[in-house]
Amino acid sequence: MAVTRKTGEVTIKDIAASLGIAHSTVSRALNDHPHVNPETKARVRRAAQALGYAVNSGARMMRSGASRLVGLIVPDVQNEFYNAAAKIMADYCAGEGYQLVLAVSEDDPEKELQQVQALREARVAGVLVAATASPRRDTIQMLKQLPTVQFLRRHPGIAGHSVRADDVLGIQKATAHLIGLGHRRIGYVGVTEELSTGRARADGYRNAFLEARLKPNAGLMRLGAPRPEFGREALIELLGLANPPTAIVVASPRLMLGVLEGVNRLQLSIPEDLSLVAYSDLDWYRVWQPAITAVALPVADMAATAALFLFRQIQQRSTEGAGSSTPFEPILNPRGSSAALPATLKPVKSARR
Amino acid sequence: MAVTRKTGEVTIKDIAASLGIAHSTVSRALNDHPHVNPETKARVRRAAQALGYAVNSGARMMRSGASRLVGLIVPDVQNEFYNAAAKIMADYCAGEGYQLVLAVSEDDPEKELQQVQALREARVAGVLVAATASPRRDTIQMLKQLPTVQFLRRHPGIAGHSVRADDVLGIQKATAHLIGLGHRRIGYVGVTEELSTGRARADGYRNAFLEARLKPNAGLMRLGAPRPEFGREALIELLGLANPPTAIVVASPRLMLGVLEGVNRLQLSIPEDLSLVAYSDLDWYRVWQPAITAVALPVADMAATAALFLFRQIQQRSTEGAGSSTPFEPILNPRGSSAALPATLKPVKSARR
DNA sequence: CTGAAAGCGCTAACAG
DNA sequence: CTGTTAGCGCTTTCAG
Repeated sequence: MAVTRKTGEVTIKDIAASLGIAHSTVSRALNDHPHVNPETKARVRRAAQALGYAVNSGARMMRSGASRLVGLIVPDVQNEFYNAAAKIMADYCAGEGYQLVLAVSEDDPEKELQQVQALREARVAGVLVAATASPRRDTIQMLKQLPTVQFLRRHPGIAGHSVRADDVLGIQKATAHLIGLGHRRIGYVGVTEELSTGRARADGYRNAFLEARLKPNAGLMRLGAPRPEFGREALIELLGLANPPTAIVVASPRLMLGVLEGVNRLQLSIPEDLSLVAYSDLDWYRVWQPAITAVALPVADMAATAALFLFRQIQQRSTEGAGSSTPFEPILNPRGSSAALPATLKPVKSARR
Repeated sequence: MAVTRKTGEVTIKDIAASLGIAHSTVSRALNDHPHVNPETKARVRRAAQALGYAVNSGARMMRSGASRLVGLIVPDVQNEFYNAAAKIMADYCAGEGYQLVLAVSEDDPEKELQQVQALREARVAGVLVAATASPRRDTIQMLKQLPTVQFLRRHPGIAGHSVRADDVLGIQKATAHLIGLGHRRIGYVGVTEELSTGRARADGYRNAFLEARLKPNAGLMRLGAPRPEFGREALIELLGLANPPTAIVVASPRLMLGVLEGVNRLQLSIPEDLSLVAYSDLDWYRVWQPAITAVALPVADMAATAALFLFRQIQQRSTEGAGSSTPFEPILNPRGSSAALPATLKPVKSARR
């Protein structure tokens, strides 16, 4: 029954024609404009429904400036943190009548630039981004022009609000937990300090030692790309040391996967041979045997907050955020993978905390 | 330096004005139209770059009918299968100059309808969808009007191509593997038969028995929503039977998570007390102890194929696909969680396959 | 309360 | 090879 024009799509003109009224009236009715006869509104709605009408958001956009799209730029959708965040954000957007446009940067600044460019072309209303370590100048420049909220990672060059976890505190908790269990030779496998998260987490590791009046051992730290392979190699390297660590803090889920591969490869038994603490708590950590001690990030809260701030910025049509909010506090969930250091193995003097 | 108009955005007219040429020439130059002086093209490109121009894809869309957007509708981004697929698809889209619009249905037909509606309003060029069990009439109707490729799940009402795994074969392999190891009382924890995948998988389970000239035991099957809670309860129920299974096939990752929770709750030791085979192979199955036997779906191939078919449909401007392609063959990866049934426990006569 | 008309930025005929 | 012109579907004055 639909009146088809060249494009085959139903337009407000079709509705107008079928009702014998002006298309501008249809537009007003559909947008719930106050000065329209309620009865007319109802008739228009019915006709729209019957004809299978859907607004052409492109055309609408041309008038009103921005689309009902929000860009989400993440390094990796497979990372549980990001996909959990994506879920919440998608939900939130749907609630506000927006759609999420997914852009995966793979931590490659070139891809990131292309993605931002594409989002700009799509005239997204705003962007949620966990940026790469060194975004291109142009990337930063473009993001400046858009309502932008950074989450998890924070790049100082990018304006706008940022929502993050207190990574320093989080890793500090993880490390202090191990120190409290008597460990002194504690390894650290984390992501490169080029990333804000990597830097903060490494600081957290060092802080924990300083707070306990101990000296962090830089020789037990391994920093690299957040990929399982690096985690595996780092673990094997650390355990191959003349004086290997008795516990390890693993600062990212992808690294943890590699570390566990290494654990199996070396046939280590956890926590007897080695205590482990993970950063960012995953579903399956609970069912590993022994269950894995982990520091949980409040993903849901963080994602919701990021979305909230973005919509606030969008509504105010401002491109500047209020700076960064109080960082979210990570929570330590002690489980079976971390245990007190057996006295026999204790390698250094036992300074209790 | 950018010439700003009402919207503050640079348009091709600005570029044209700055160069003293017609805006249509700029358009042609930017679109690499053949009949344009190479030198003019270069000048236009330079000017566009200098002014920070980005096409307004909404405006472009109005002329050319569809946007450079592709919708991706999944029930759950947290499911490893879907996020792996999303990654590949996003990649593929970026390669073709498209952006993925993420829509999460949460297996709720209402949400699905809203998402499809939103995608239609955004005039996406096509849709990749893993549909809910009973999509609304309107949902199906709308998808019919769009280039659509279904993946993983297949709903017969939705036209277009479908890319799926051979779920019957996959679960059959999993079950046959256990039968081959001497198990006879084999439990099955799977998703509801309302879903195409659920139906096929349950069939695979039954087929394996029939092929081995054994009788499947419906009393050992538990079907429900793909959520961990259901998996946990199903396991506990099955193990509470007077004559409990000695092995279990778990037909979805989310269910597997719950099953493993149950395993820990009941303090079962795997594979001594119970053999397990999972469906859909996850990274962390390899590092579980013992490593989990799983049937791997070729996600990457499936996702790439789905994207490929969609772009083919988009290019042909057709809304009909070539029907469903040969289903992808799942591969069994035997690992430590499945072992031969100890003779002492063997409950039935040992018919070897 | 409703209609007529303008114009958003772009592409594509049609003329040169 | 380039300019002129029309018009995509919509919102938004400006008149009634």
